Amino acid sequence: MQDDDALRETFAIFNEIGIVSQLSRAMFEARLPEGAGLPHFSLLNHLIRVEDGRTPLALARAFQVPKNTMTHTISGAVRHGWVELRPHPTDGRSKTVWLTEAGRRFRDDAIAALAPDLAAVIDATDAEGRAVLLERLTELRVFLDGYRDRNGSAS
Amino acid sequence: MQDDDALRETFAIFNEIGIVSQLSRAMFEARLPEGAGLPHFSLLNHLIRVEDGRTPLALARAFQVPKNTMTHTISGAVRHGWVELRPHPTDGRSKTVWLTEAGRRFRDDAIAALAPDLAAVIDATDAEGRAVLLERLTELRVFLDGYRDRNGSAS
DNA sequence: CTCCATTGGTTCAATGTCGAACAAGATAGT
DNA sequence: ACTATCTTGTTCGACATTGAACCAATGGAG
Repeated sequence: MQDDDALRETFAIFNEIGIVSQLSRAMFEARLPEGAGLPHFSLLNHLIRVEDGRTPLALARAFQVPKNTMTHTISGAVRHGWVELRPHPTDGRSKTVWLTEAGRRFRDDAIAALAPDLAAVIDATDAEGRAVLLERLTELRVFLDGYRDRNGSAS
Repeated sequence: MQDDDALRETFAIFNEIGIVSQLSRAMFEARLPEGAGLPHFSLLNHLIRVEDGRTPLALARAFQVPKNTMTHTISGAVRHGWVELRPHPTDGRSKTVWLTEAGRRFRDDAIAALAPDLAAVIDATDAEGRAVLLERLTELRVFLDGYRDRNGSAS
């Protein structure tokens, strides 16, 4: 009985997460220029925050996404001129991903375009609520990530 | 400065939500039989929990999804024999969605197949954390839903 | 009754995501 | 050096999701 309630509650959590994921993605993409998706923005943002010159596989791992998905995202970013690929200096199989000037500009513009929506979310929530939400979400993400490896395949 | 931190934190929240959505979806779909996706399960589950005989549009609204997406999900469920469509009694444009016996069986089996994974999540978290997580997520979902209507289109 | 805007649903094209299979370079064991 | 295996990345096919355009039935204005 109590067990059943916990199952229902947990399922409801994943349900809400799915819906929020959908809605927030739509909200962000509505602010990005034509042809730009959230994956592209996330990629550029990561390359600025962390470092240039990563390999596609390292990026795929950072985003918890299969490597073919990263291939697809990068090829789109290349097509738009936001990043460029250069051969890996020591490993002939691999490549490295580098930001272009246009990529930096796109990312800065996108940050500015997204800020009002984020500010609206901040207005509508309280600081402590956000902190605990992020904490619980991270806990859940870490668990699921390990759980997947425990029961299944690698990236 | 503090504003900037809040922006970063909020963005991180949406980031984690996206990843958890991905991971949980993959976890669930790995337990469902070949050809069955999470949308189909959610649909059948909703039809059992709430009521049979809903129209596709009502279902689309319930899932916060455009109506063509619901068309696609329903047609898949029909193809697998889990639901059937009947004409709407009073509105010639509309249809109604009804569970079949196979649909009920599929849903019951899926619940049983998913329970161990949910139980693992329950084991790895504490009850109070789950409650507050669900609460904050719901708050966020409600806000985003209203925010979308305020700035944009209907379903 | 006749128009015509509205509503419910489908179709089409575009994009994102992912598993499986593949090609090519790197690496370890012999 | 040679071969078997592993790693990196791409290609291909499948499905989910969505906006836009479209069709058919409804229902109100005149």
